[in-house]
Amino acid sequence: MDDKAKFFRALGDETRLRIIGYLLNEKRCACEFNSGINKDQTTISRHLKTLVEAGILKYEKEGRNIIYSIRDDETKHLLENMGIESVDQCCDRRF
Amino acid sequence: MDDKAKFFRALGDETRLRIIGYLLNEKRCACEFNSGINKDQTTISRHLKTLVEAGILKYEKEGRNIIYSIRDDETKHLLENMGIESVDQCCDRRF
DNA sequence: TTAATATATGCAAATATGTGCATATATGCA
DNA sequence: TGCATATATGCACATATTTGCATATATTAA
Repeated sequence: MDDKAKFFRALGDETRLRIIGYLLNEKRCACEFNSGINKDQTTISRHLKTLVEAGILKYEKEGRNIIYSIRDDETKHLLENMGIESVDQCCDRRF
Repeated sequence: MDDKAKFFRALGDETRLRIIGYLLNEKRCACEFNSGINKDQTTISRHLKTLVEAGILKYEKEGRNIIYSIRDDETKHLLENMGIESVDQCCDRRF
């Protein structure tokens, strides 16, 4: 699919918008979303994958955790310009 | 559905992005897209409807034509900031 | 090594989306 | 009025998406 369409399509889901909101101001371990989002862990895992494949998120491994964050500053600013709001009180803080 | 998700979802289709590109710099009659987009007239009609319902386009009737355009300047600038490019040579010019 | 925690993948089911054909409606023109 | 043009809707079908359960993999801790 066209990259731009793929990018926007990834944004076209409430759960993924919420994940992005949680990540706009800080990186987070995937496990943190389990308490903040009322969806199965496997579903959240797949949404995170979708966002990475769309070029919106990146991740780094840290032990057995995987830390997700907005891909880069340009993307972050773009998301903010598009009216996606950060949600700073997420879920568990585990670390 | 959440309005923002709906907005982005509407952008998540190549054909709709193309329609938006055609409309970024000028309003156009729906009939103009028939030659520029290799899809059935009814399919294009439905894409236009989707874009209106997502708050991206508006339309005005003019005789038996329906003229579509970007909803407002704010939306236009937003779309441009998001990297959607105008395609100025579209299809037929009928009027 | 074994157990626990974190994350991802295979599969199946439900729902949504994109598409075109046939057709309906609306408007303008002869 | 009758015909052509412009647009939209009903329907059916193919494909895509979202979801959770069961399970697999990876890593850390005991």
